Amino acid sequence: MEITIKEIAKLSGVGITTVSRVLNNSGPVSPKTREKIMSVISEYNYIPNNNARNLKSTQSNSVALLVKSIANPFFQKMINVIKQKVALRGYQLIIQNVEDTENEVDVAIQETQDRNLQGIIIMGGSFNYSPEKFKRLKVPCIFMTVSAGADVPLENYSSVRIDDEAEAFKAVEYLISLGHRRIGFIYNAPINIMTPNSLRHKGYLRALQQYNIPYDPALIATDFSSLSGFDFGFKMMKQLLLKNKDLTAVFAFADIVAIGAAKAVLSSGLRIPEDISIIGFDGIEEAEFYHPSLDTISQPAHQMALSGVEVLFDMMQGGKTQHIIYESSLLKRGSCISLTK
Amino acid sequence: MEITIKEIAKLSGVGITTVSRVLNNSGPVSPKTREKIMSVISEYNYIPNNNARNLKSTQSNSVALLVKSIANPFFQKMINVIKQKVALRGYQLIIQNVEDTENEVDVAIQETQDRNLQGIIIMGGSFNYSPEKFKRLKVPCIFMTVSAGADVPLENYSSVRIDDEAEAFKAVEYLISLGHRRIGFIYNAPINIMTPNSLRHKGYLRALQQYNIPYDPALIATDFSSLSGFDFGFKMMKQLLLKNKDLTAVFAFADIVAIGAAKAVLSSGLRIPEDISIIGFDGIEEAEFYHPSLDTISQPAHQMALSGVEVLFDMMQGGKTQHIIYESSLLKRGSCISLTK
DNA sequence: TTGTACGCGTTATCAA
DNA sequence: TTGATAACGCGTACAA
Repeated sequence: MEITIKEIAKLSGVGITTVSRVLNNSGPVSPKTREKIMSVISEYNYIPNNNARNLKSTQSNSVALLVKSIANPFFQKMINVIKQKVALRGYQLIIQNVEDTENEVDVAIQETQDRNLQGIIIMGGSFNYSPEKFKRLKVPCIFMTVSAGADVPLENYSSVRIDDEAEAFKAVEYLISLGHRRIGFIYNAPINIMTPNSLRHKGYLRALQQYNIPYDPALIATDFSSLSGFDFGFKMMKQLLLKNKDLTAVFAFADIVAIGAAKAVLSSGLRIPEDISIIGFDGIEEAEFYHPSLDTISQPAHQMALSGVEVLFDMMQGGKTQHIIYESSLLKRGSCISLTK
Repeated sequence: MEITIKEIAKLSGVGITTVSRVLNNSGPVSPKTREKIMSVISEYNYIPNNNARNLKSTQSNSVALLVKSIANPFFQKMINVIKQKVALRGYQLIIQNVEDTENEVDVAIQETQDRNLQGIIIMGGSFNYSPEKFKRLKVPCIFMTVSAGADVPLENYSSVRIDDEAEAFKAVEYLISLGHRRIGFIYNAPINIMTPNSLRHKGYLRALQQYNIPYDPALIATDFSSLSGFDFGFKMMKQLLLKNKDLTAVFAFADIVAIGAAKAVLSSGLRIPEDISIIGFDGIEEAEFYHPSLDTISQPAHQMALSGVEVLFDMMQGGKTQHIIYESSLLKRGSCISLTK
């Protein structure tokens, strides 16, 4: 067992309270005693026990960021900004990955209790959460990239995201405007759960419909797993190329996947964009530094992160919940070509 | 304040002890009482308070993985394996990012106290830790990708890594064997601290020396920040190209950086490998899916992760510390060309 | 300016 | 099979 505050007190020849005051800068302590105590603390390498601290439920200045799949490069962009901004406000940010099998809100509730959190940011996930659970979450909570779904009242949380359906529509519309008609779509989404990815699927379908392009299942590549890496994009693209000799363009639901797809195209000896046009989604660096740089629907990650922090702290000071939807920008970098000129 | 075990006990008409037994499956409880208690627990959404639990320092089956820069794709490869293997052994894995400004061992000590950890894996960082701190770390600890440095006795910790110096040597030797003489090197490392990156630098220098190639500072691109992204590789490569008209090959200290460098080459209208050969380090997917796929020194991430977990659990069962150094493999994917044929 | 004593929610010991 | 009760380490009224 480690050394405790009690022993530090004894060794310093003072009471527990005084040591506690020194540790927390609460209450007055004479410079001499403070110095004495500090020296004993560092001599014995005393470290306060956080469990005992939290048990007394003193308000700790911490905010948690719960991320579903923290490895996602797009999330990383936002995380970096959030980190800075939260620190600037004098709060500690606890970043924690949430496993696929875990429920974000459950984790939030547990962590709130354990660490006396003042606020929670949830990044990623799907659009369906149970309203009952929200009732048990006693601190302000903001969702990034998704909403909590139709069942949860908007007054119970905030959200910052984009309109995935509309943005996907925009991507496909762009390809159509370039004269493409045989447009492949690579995506992946769990069945029956609304996620950003399933919305992007809808956007693809609506664009086809609106421009009277017949829907062809052979143009859709998916496998109902939850893969979304380079590998996945590569395999799906190989499939599409095999099945559709007349394919001229592909929309991938994420940049990572678009890169895998691009590799499949290039390694087949085809060219981008001369033979196949490719557009991705998210706006991560990987796509920019690919060669050729890939067109994409770029989410305003920086702006979204800023707003997220702002709204959360506003809520923490008693402000109302907000639901912000940003617009993405279509970045044309040359991986899509016009068929009509 | 949330509902407590005391209230659950009262509501169930039993004592606290009995509730505790149900929660932890410790000690005997009649099926009827158990059922009753369970129903009360779920009705009131009772969640045990971890702080109070840990305060009693019951052995919790958890192991922590502390990562310096968790976004690193190479680390992600290992993390995924570690996650699985630790779970397989019935332990909970707590993954936590360590900020640049934090000391891994400090975090380890604090977390051990807070969460009753049984073991610690530290990933990334540098080669210099203070021996005194290790004395205060009371649980088995293993370093991955680095050692704790010369000052810490080998009996105090384990490590799994590669010989960065020798592997970097191998990369440069390969380029030399292909006939290259004007070989650029892109890297970044804090001054005066031994890190895997600074060792790679040494490997580069030794290879030149051994093959009697004059050292030319103009061939080194670095900026003494701690950048290591696409951007960094891009900028450094631009510099190299500008300063060295006769450059034929480049060794980048990380694949990410190699990709940035590749982009600089390709976007300058030069070809890989015809005009410039490029080789990276790490063996991440990003380099494989780049076009052209980039040659690299590939670390056996999977194997390293497996060994890491194995050694840690061995230590936890009283086994001795181990220091394993793996060999990397040189992956030739076509981004380096021979000048001699 | 300093110290004493209580309680936070839980587990472990021991007696019933 | 159960239940009191003493810790665990700390913060904080309250008293000095």
